[in-house]
Amino acid sequence: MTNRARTPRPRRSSQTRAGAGPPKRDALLDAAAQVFAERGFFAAQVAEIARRAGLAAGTVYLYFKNKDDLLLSLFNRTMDAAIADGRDLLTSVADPSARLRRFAELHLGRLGRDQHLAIVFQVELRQSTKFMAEFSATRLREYLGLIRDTIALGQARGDFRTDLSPTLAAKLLFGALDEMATNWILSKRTYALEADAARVVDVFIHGVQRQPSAASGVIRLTRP
Amino acid sequence: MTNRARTPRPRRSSQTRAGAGPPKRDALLDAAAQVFAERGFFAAQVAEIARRAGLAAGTVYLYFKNKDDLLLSLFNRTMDAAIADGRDLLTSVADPSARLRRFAELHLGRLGRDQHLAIVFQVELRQSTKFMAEFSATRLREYLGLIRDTIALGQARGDFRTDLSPTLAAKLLFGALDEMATNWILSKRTYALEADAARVVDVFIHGVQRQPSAASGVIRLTRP
Amino acid sequence: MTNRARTPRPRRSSQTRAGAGPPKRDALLDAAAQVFAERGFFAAQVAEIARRAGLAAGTVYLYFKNKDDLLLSLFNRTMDAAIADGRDLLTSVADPSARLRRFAELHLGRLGRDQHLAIVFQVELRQSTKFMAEFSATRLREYLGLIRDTIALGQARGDFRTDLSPTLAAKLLFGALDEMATNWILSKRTYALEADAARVVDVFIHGVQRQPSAASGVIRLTRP
Amino acid sequence: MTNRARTPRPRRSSQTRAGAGPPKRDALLDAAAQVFAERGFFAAQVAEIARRAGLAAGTVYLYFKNKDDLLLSLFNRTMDAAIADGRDLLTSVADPSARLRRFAELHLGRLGRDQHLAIVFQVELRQSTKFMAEFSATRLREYLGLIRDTIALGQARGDFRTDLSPTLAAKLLFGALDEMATNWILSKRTYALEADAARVVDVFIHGVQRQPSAASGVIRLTRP
DNA sequence: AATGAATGAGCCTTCATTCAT
DNA sequence: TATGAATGAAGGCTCATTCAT
Repeated sequence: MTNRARTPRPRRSSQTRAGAGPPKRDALLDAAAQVFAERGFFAAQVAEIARRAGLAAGTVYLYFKNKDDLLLSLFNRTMDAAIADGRDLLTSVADPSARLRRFAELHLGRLGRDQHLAIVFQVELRQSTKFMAEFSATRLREYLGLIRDTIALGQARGDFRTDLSPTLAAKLLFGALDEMATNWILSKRTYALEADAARVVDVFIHGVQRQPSAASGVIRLTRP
Repeated sequence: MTNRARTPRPRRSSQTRAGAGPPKRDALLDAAAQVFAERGFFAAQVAEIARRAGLAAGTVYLYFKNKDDLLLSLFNRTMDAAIADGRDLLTSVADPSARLRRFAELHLGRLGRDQHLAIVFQVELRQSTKFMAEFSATRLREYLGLIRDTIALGQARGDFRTDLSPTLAAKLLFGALDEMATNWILSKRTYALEADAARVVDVFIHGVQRQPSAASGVIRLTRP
Repeated sequence: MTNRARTPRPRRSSQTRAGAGPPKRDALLDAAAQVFAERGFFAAQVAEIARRAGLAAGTVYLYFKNKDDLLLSLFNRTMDAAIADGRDLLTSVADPSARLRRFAELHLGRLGRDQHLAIVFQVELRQSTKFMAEFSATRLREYLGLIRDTIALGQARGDFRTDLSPTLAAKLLFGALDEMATNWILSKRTYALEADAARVVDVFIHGVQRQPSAASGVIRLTRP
Repeated sequence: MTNRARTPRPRRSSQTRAGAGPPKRDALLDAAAQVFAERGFFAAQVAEIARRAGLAAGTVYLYFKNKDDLLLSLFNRTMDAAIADGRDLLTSVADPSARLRRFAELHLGRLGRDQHLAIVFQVELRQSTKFMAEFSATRLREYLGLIRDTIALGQARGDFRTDLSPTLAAKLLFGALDEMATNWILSKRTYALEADAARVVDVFIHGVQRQPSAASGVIRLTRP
């Protein structure tokens, strides 16, 4: 699915940041993240990206259809990894609340660790409705789906209120995390973004929790 | 603060959409919203905006410093109105929860009513860190301040948990509402955006509410 | 019909070379003829054409759609004049043979007088089947039509053989003249091109003449 | 003269279209004719030509100096064959008129049989003065020389008028045939090109014939 | 205040050609 | 011989902005 021009798709072993494709392709994506973050997508020059990757300008077009495709592919490479990480939680963390907390930590941790990537995701990727529609239609939907399913699981288990659409709740959580990331970038990144995860999820869990009264406590005790 | 070149600032009576300044200036801003929404900020041509306002290209520069200023001024005109509306709530709605609910309704209602404006706010305004830094530094900070103060009031009154930073809680609510707006745009606006307000605020209020004591539990029990 | 972008079509008074349109448009076409002839269409740079016309590069695009349109418009401007000249002959020269002779003189005279134009017409205009199809479909067909009609007139008057299609004969004459022009260019223009006109038409007339025997001579005598 | 890089010139046995050189070289020329005709010389990609010949892009440069050389070599290969065919007529057809007729048939027959070749010769080869000068200086001069000599022979034998330069007459005939070929291409090749040969030569012979004496008149009368 | 013709900086992309294998 | 990944030069075109009227 990751858009790739002319180069045969390599067998993908793990979804770590720079190990997902041919080395030159990955080097170009890394360089693109840097330059997009520093100059902005429009001001970024393809030739500059190539130079930072140690390649000639024309080489970019052996791996990517055009400049847009560079941004799109950066999104895809990152989302592939994020979704893979998210899927891992499905099996490794059974409790819905704990899973959401971990999900949020991974989300903000990923962005907080790579400031270039964070800028690209929080700013540059929102260039146009065209881009956004493309993004949200595929990978982002899948990513949100992981949150939604966890919420639905919490509802099924009786942990979460059932008078809420899991889709709406998922968007709500995502939107809150997204805002934390954007604010962090605009604050010049003077604090640890990942720490926001716990705070946000805490409010969210409270908000979606089933009657946290004594009565509800009893109910939960009956269901480990 | 609204950036205006050469034109004297009119005494602002009401903050309705097109009645805030000289008629040609407002016509240009209205046209800009349309064209930015339809084509995107970069693809939008200044000459096209002028044409839709029934003016010549050069005339734009009698009212605005440059193309950026057009977007910036559109933001400011809208935020002036939004902040004024928000301030009204400070006196008209005393209960923090009710005020937040009303705030959210106004927020999503405003965007849901004007799709061009919604696209400009949810997409075009996020083009660059430059824009975003400029926005969040002024009007947006003020706007978030209204939410933050209401939350702080709720904490002071004992309605809301005090183990949360009001600033963080305000961003969380704003982020959640923002995501609703963005999703609505990408969904091609097939449903009423404003209806999301109640749902989001409901979760939020639950989330920030003071530890459900027995009393509150009782109250809630009486209200299924 | 002459393709013109954005600029209102001026009332056309005469069809002389550089007086057919707005002065800047004509200056650009004159400059284009020079540069196309000197460098060839592909190697010619739009900026160089603009510079020679004393204008900025962008100005070209106020008068022409693109680089192709520059070549196309040069063709059209010249053909407009050539066709107008040809039409004048319809009334000013009654005798078919004499008219063909005059037509050929005008044709080669026009090219022989303007070497840049000659190169553009004999070489640059033959760039591609796309161009050629476009040319021959419109103005060139009209131009050939003038020759064809004169030949048909000669046939009707009994001067020319009637066992020949006037269309084929017209193409034959045009092809012969065309070859003279091309050869002249490749010879570095060391002789007077116009002088070839009489020689070519002489052979052509002999070739299409009705029985040039005594008998046919009698016939012609009966028709002044 | 055929420009060949690194490949030893093979002893040329016959001049048929694809049997003149090393098989891969010929395959590349055949592919070049196709691609040049379909896309035009400039739009044609060397890699596409190689692909159609079943070879890699780099291999083209083992057989040809550059892209120009591909076009030039195509011209030379074809002209070698055409000149060889023309030379055969010198011995096989003694009568100048008959020889010219046969020459024209071969000329148009060759183009009429291979539409790709026709487009290359009538359109792509006329791209630039550089190409044209190169062509007309060598093979084309030789080809025209065959016509010119035949006309001179006719003059010497008393068949043709002697008040005409054989060179001019040769160009005239060539130009007329050339125009037939070009028209045929632009007409989308809906009729048999070769049939034009007889018609054109008929007019030409009439045109260059010695003053129709009584005798020739008689001869003609006997041959309607 | 308004016009709109003119300006000119700026860059993505193509593709012929090379060369290490 | 043959390959094909890599190179890198080169320019058409757009459009925000200016300014003479």
